[in-house]
Formats: sequence, C-alpha cells, structure tokens
Amino acid sequence: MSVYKVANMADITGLTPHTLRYYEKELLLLDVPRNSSGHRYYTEDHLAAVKFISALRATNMSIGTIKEYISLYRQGSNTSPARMSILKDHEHLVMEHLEDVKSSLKMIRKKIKHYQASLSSMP
Amino acid sequence: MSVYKVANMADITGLTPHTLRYYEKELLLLDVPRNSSGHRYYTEDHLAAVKFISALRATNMSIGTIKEYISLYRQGSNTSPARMSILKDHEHLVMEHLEDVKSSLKMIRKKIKHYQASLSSMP
DNA sequence: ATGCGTGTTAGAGTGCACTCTAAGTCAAGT
DNA sequence: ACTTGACTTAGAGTGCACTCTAACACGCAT
Repeated sequence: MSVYKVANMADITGLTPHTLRYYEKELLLLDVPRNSSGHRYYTEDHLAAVKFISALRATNMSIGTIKEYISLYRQGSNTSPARMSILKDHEHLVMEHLEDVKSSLKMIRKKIKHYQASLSSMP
Repeated sequence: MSVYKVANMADITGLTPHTLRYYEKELLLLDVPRNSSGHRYYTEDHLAAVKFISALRATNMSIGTIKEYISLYRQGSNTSPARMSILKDHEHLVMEHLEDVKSSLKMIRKKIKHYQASLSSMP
C-alpha cells in the first residue's frame, strides 16, 4: 500500500485524525493532496514526515519549533545548516532531560525501597 | 540554617514563590507554618517534600496524582501499600517514557548524521 | 520616618497542544 | 432508496500547570 486515508494514518502513527488535520493547519505537514471528493490522502513521504514529527514531539520539541524547522525545509536546501543546528540544539536539550528524568527516577526508587523496607519489617 | 522563607525555598528548589504557594493551595504541601506577620516559613521536612514533589513532576506525574499520593500520606501509615503502588506504577510509566525518548533521540541523531553527510560532501 | 523590597490574598489570565462541535458532504453496503 | 460511517470545515472549547494581577501589609535600611 502506498497511499493512506486519514484514519489509516491515525492507526499507523497513533495520532488521531483530528491531530493530523491540526498539524496540517499548523503547517507541520505540507501539500497533503485530496481525492475527487476532497478527502485527504497521504503518501509514504507524509508518513515518514509524521513519524519524524512524532519523534520531535515525543522529545518535547514545541509545535512552534517544529513549524520553524519545516518552514526552513520548505525554503530549500541552503537552509540545511540552520535545520541541523535546530536538531543539534534539541539533541542537547533531550540529553539533559534524560539525565533529569534518570536522577528523579533514582529518587523515586529510593522511596519505593523505603516503603519495601518498612513493609517487610512488619510483624 | 533550618528554616526557609518562600524566596529561599524558591532559590533552592528552582521553583518560584508563586508555584510554592500554588502547590500549597493544591494541597501538595501541608502544614506550612507562618510567623507573626503571616509569612510562610519552611522546615527541612518541607524542603525534602518539595524536592520529592519536584522529582515526581520532573517525571511528569500530574498534580492530581501527586495530590492523591499526599492525601494518602496524610491518612496515616496504613496507606503505605497504596502509596507504594502509586510509585511503582509511576516508575513503570517513567521507564517506558525513557525508552520512548531514547528511540526518538536515535531517529533525530540519524537525521543529524544525514545532514552532516550531505554538508561534508559539498565541494 | 519613609521608601522599597518582600510578603500576603483571591481570583483571573496565559500558553500550549490538542480536542471537540456543528453542520454538512459523500460513497459503499443491504 | 436509505442508512451508516468516514470524511470535510471554521472556529470554539478543554485541561493542565502554572503565572500574573491588584490591592494591601510589614519591617528593615538610609
């Protein structure tokens, strides 16, 4: 299969049709073609784009920054360095976030152990 | 030093005074005493509580769930199993989140490498 | 003693990322 | 022919977690 309807895309990507239309309205997703009755259809390229956008969102890049990235993409290949710089900055932030989460997780695990200790010491 | 004003707490925890008051209003922080002029002061126990709450927030536990956890705490030691279960469930979610972020990060790095390759191949 | 910084309150406002509503169109199955 | 269900739109609404506003009180430094 090489084209998808909005519901197919939703199934594959885990987003809702609403969200896919929202992304399109926000210019995260460009040039989504329509069939004769006005329904959207998506290609493999759109699917790859949505998957990449989802990766950016999963790592908490804002819609605004993604929009900026996509807008650079649309402006042509001479914006590659700018796009790479957005991604590199973001990579940095994500690594910091991961460290944050890991150290918070340690704290939570410590508390769990604490509970385990007090529960197991019950008569 | 063993007691803190709201601004001290803000400095130490990285939260704002506003947020600290908000947490108190939302019952995340209990029994914050006041001095003769009505100003809050916080003890080491409060500091430890705020640090733990921050760890839960940093790992994206909702205010509502934290409130539930604190409410159980307030109800006494027989709620320990329930509290531990909240933390264990959360630990599970956080581990899943970490995996998600890591795999999204891989995808982003792949894209960065792609840019690096195309830039370095320029004449 | 006066001004300024820090504190107080209840309640309204903000920004983000969706998420839904309402009113409608279209196509395929029975 | 008709019902069912998936699609369309613009724009309003939602939920979360803050974040700010306004109006006021206190107390320490010049």
